[in-house]
Amino acid sequence: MQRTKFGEMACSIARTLDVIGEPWSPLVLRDVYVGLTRFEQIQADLGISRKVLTERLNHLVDQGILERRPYDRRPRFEYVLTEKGTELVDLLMVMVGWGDRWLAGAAGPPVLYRHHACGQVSSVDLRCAHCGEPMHAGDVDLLPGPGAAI
Amino acid sequence: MQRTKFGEMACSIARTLDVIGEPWSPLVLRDVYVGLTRFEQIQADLGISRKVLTERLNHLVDQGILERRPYDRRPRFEYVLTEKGTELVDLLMVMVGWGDRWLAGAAGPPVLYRHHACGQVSSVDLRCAHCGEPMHAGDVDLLPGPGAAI
DNA sequence: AGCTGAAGTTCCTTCAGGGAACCCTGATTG
DNA sequence: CAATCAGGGTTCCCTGAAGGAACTTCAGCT
Repeated sequence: MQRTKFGEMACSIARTLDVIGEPWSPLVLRDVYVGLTRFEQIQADLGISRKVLTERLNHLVDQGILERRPYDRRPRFEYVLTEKGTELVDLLMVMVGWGDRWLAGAAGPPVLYRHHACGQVSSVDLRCAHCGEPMHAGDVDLLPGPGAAI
Repeated sequence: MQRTKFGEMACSIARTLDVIGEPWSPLVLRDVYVGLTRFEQIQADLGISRKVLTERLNHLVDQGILERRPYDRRPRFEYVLTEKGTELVDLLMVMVGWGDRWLAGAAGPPVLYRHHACGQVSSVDLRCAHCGEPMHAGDVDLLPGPGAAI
């Protein structure tokens, strides 16, 4: 956990970082998304310290990103994405898109995404929710919103 | 910097985290994006330790996200986004979208985005780069890519 | 009764973040 | 021309988080 708490800033980036900004959290989320839903699976896959994994899972559950549910009569639990958490996976898809483009190098991307709707291997593109045209960093003006700091 | 180096994993999420996963880095990027391009401006805006800000700026420059350029005959520098860095701002826009939806609360979003193309206050939506239909976490299958680990 | 495996918990060490003070360089001012 | 100023760091110490290994707990199995 970062020392400075980002969650209190009037900034949706800072608030989002308060939820998944800690080291390992996005990778834990990815593991759950791809079907590694149990403590031992995630720990083995990532090589993360068990102590830190416990902290991250608890935090993600507290934030409503994951749900901890028993899967056995023994005390065994799996973690599943909530709706809030599933929507956060969008963020991972954009990270993948950028990483594939700028960091994958000659070997190419490690994972491909096949889109159900068209059946093609593709990647995400950012579009305006209103008009459907591309919407990137240079395509917008910033305005103060209702929740802006005074 | 996290102890475990993510950059060597065969995962674009981990590699991207190696670039902007450290505490404060996304907020530094946001500041540069909104026009706070100088050391003192960023430090005052975020309240970040000067030591850590120095480390983050150097790292972002090393990674090709920011360019450090003099703006005076005195030793004064400003940081500007490279193309690589500008595309990373897409990630911030998606973070804002999620944070606005799930964390803004009754006060509403602190910042609004007006899209140049349509003039409307809007938000980003993830679409398939191939067919243009919505593309979210549940809309894709994952396949091993050429750069997959063996 | 003893063993096993999942899911943590505890403990110790090391290193990164916070914060304040200090330094360096080239203007600008008296 | 010396003193001051401001931006952009650097240095120092302290605290607290990450790594890692060992230990614990609980239910089922043999």
